[in-house]
This record gives sequence, structure tokens and C-alpha cells, in this order.
Amino acid sequence: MSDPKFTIGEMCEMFDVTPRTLRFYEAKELLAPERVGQKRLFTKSDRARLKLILQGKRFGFSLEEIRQLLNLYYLGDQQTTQLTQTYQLGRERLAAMESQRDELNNAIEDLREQLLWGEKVLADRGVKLAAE
Amino acid sequence: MSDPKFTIGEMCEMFDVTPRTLRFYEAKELLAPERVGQKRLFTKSDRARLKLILQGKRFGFSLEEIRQLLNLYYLGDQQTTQLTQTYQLGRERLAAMESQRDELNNAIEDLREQLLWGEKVLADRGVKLAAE
DNA sequence: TGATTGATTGACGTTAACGTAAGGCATCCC
DNA sequence: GGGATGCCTTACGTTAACGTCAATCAATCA
Repeated sequence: MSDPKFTIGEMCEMFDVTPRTLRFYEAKELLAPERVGQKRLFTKSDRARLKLILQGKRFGFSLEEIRQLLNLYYLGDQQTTQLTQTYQLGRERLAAMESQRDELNNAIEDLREQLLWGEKVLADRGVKLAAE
Repeated sequence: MSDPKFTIGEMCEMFDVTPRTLRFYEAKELLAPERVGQKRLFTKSDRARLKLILQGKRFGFSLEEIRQLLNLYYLGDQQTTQLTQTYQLGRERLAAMESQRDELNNAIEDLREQLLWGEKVLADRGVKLAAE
């Protein structure tokens, strides 16, 4: 049993996106589904890429940034020069993501403190919050 | 020495943004600089808010989402009902940020592995990378 | 005092990331 | 065989987040 392939509708349901979105990503060369006649068939590779795309979006990356990073996950038959660039780009993005995580942790800490303040203020006003 | 206040130009240099951006944020009610005649003067509060705004943007939040969260950091004289809503919103955002951080950590791990793969492939091709 | 510098308010332009509507194949079901 | 369904392409519309003029005003500097 080779890996199953999915229609655009099935993909949309799986990942909670619209057909327009998938076609748009294909136009932007983030996806490259197979074709049977006119119809698209999304392979395992497409699913993996889409997952990475949606993940990247949640981190605030643009589609163009994501597109470049995606090559890193398919290092197959790139030329050495290009591969080296892809690798370097990956290192930069890794650094960016790590610093973003650190910044995020700080922001989380700050927000926690603010929430404690909020709880205090509300308690003083006699408001009872749902127990956590 | 009360807290210093800055012109729009000074703010732009400090935070590496354009005047248009600051005026835009004011129009969207994310900032509320004082006025001396026509000119804006950005206070300590504005600087703190701007910092939060830029941070939020890096996390992928929209300006509207950020605007709502900002109220949490200025809990002063809100009505109790509204304060409670602000607080609840803060809790939701906290949860979102925490899960984003977790997701980010996973993505970082994956990316690290891919980079190791890349190093291996490049090494096999005889490419020497700059020592880290 | 006249020119430069830095600020202001419109108002229209731009880019990213899709949404939405129109019109047209192909297949399946009764 | 004629809807219904699901897909396709083409193309214009939309929203967020600013960019980019243009015209104006106020202070400052030579």
C-alpha cells in the first residue's frame, strides 16, 4: 500500500483551509501537488509541507520566508552551492526562532504577572473568578 | 526629573520605525501621545506600549489583537465588567502564547535535526562549514 | 529674512494573503 | 439524460499595515 493521495476537498477538511488557499500556495510554489488530468492530488510530501506552512504562519513568518525554508526539508538533488545557502538560511531561521522563543517566554512571564495583578484588583472589588 | 518625553523623530530612531507607523498606531488607538500644539510628545507609557506592540507583532498577533491586550497593562479605571473581560482575554492570550511556545520548541527541534542532516550531506560532498 | 529642518494632516498607492463570483468540464446517481 | 456534486481556471474584490506624495506650518540658523 503506497501512500494515499488526497483531493483538494479532503485536504481542506484535514487542515481546515479553503481550496483557494491550497491553490494559492501552489501558485506561490509552496506546494506542488500531482495532477490527474486537471485535478490535483496531494501526496504525503504535500501534507508534510502544508503542515510546516501552517506552523510557520503561526510563528509570524511570511509565505515567502516559509517557501525558502521549505527547501531545507527536501535537500534531495540541490546543487552544492544552493544547498549551502539553504543550510545557512536554516541556521539563521533557527537563531531567529530561538530568540523568538526566549522573547516569548519573557512576554509570558510579564503577562502572568499582569494577570496576577488583575486577579488582585478584581478580588478587591469582590469579583469571584472561576477556579482554574 | 520627571520622565522625559520624546518627539516622533526620536521615537522612530529609538524603535526603528517610521513616523507613518507611529501615527498609524495612534489612529488605531494603540498609542495616545500627548500634544503640545500640533506636535506629539511620547511619554514613558507610550514607549512601554510601543515595545509591547512590536513584540506582539513578532509573535504574529494582529494590531487589533494587540490593542485589546494592551488594556491589560493599564488596568486603572476600567469598569468592573470590562475589567473582567480584559482579564479573561488575557488568560486566553496567555494560553495561546504558551502553546505557541511549545509548538515553537518542537519546530526548533525539527529544524535542528534537519540542519544536522544538511551538515552531513554537505560533509559528504566535501564542503567545509565555518566552525560554530 | 530667507532657507533649511522637522513636524503636521489629508489622501491616494501598495503588498500580502487570501475571498468571492463567473463560467466551464467531468462524473455519478436515479 | 439531466441534475447534483466536485473540481477547474480566470479575474476582480478585500483587508491589514503601512508607504508615499503634497501642501502647510513653526522653529531655528546663517
